Amino acid sequence: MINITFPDGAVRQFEAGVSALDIAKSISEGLARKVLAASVNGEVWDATRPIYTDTSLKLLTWDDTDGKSTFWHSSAHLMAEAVESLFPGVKFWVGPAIDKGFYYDMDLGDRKLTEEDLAALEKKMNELAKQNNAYVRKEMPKAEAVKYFEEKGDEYKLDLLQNLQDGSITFYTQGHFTDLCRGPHIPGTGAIKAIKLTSIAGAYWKGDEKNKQLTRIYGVTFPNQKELDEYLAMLEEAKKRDHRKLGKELGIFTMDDDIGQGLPLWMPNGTVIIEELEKLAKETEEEAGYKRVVTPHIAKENLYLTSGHLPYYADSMFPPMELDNTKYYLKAMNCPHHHKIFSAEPKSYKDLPLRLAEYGTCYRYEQSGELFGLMRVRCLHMNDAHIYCTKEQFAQEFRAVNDMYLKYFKIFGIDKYVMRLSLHDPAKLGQKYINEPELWLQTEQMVREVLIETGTPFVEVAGEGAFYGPKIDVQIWSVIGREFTLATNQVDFAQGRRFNLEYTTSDNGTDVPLIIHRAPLGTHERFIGFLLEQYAGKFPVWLSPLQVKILPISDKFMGYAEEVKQALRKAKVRVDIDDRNEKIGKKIREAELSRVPYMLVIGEKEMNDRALSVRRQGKGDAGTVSLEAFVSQIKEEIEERRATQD
RNA sequence: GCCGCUUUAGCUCAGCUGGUAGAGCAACUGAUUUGUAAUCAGUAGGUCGUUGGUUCGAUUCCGACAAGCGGCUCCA
Repeated sequence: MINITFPDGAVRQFEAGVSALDIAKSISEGLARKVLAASVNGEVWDATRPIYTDTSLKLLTWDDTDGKSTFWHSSAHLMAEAVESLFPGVKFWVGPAIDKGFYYDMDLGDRKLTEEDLAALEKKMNELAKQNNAYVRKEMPKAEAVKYFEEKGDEYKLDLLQNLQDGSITFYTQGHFTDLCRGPHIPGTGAIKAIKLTSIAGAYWKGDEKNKQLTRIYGVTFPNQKELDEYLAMLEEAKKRDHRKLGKELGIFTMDDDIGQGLPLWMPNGTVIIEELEKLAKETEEEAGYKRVVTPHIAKENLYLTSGHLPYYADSMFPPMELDNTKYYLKAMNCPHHHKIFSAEPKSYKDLPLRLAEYGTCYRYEQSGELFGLMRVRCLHMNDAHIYCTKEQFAQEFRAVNDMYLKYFKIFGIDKYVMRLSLHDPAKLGQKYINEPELWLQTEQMVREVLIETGTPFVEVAGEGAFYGPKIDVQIWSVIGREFTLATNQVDFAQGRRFNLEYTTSDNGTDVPLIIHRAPLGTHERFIGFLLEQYAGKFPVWLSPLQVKILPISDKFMGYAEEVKQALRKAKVRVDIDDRNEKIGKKIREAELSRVPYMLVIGEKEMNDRALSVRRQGKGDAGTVSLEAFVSQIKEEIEERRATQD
């Protein structure tokens, strides 16, 4: 007999060789039907795998993350079985569960998959699922496994085997499909009740673009149809919040073939948002002791040779223009320009820290396939600044930058974020990273210490640093689940020396400043793209392109409406009148759809009382107030940059 | 850049197997003077992404290119 300890601390005895599924059955049939896998001493196992020793056990169901991913991994195998039955000769690479669903990479030879193939595969998967075939685990010596795949001529699985230890080779079979797999899997295919194959994509073998491109099929499955329907409905909802769709609907930005790929045109409404953001940044930076500068959009080749950017990033810069035997590049970053401002005048330690800020326009030749709405563009406006400081000042400056990030996050209601400390990869020193092994370690440690000291939550990622130093990327998630780097904060120990930046120390020596590159609001493009999705186009009043729309009941009240407009305009409120000859219902509908935060309905009563009937976007009629009260109230809301619509 | 898909009026979308296109909304004109999410009527609007080819004839079939979308790779 063995002792099984349950999550609630209860201990029960079972025969050695009992499986988690047997245990579930001993509790209730209903539970047994729901069990997908089991956590056995913290390791996820097949629910059907026999247990021979005392263990702590947690039964995993659809409600557990590990239960879900086991379910999806098994779904990937089910899909592979369907693919193999429809397209014999296919060779498989790997098929993991992902955040939402699963995929499987495969080599289909010359065959191209179409949407119809996906439908056929779904059908086949449903058939196979109904057979409720068990997922059967089998251990095998490595030599035998190698032989099996050699006979099959499967170079992909042989490649996988190379990295596996003998004795750890396991296979799983369900129905007519057998796959090299470490598992675990759900008990049987019958649990998979709702299947949706979502897309076909190319994916480089081992993620390396020099390798062959395999076919990847993405899918998602659920234990019942209802959850699939809900998931699909959620995707539809997310589409409505997509910044590309909202950006068009709300007149924020547009793209045009004649301008070029990845080069957004900011329309009047978008420009209002840009200017409000810049105003915020300028105020914030001024308070924090930054000085503003302005630099040209182009510079000579030599500047980027000095900075060290060219050898690393020439491919991502627009090709140079040649004039008078000199090459000029469009700037892809502002730092070298700022360094030149630093060195234009001699500096002493008394000048430090020097903080130079600019909303700099940069151009990056991103590969065409990478472009994505406003999130990835070729012309961008960076909330950039460079802080030149001594080593002693570093921690404090770095902390101040951190605080600025947090201040902004609060204003915009960003509560889900992760600071990602990106380090260098020692193997790539001299290629991807400046060859200064000592300085790398030293600087990384400095940054790490500040993060720990300030209690900032962070994760470390190797091999993601900038070429001149470690960086902190702020990862955020838009409400529709898209993850990206919003802002970046980098330490640079290399460029100071490359540009011969110096300052006179208090003992009349010279030293090279450390440089902090920071961009808490990222770029206008990405930030506004994010905000569009975050707010679903319903911007807080201070950011809203149009803040108030006056809706007269009929043109009899135009005189008073005009008076209201002038009063608001005088208070610096962005206001407009819907003077069309339309019924009030239609004016309200269209104002609501345009996401204007305040609608003021004006008719006979309001005119006589010098009042306004206020309607809040998305919230309906908010009652009647006097003109004076409304003006002072909205003015306050704007000045405070109030985050939420109350 | 690579793989796959898509491209018809300002927007959203119809258009069977080739015979040069249609709806709703928007726009414009007129009537209506309206009380909290669409008043009615009329008018105008498209070299069917661009460009080659097949054909008596191409929005429709084939190719190239461009842009967009979903991924991969990349992201200072």
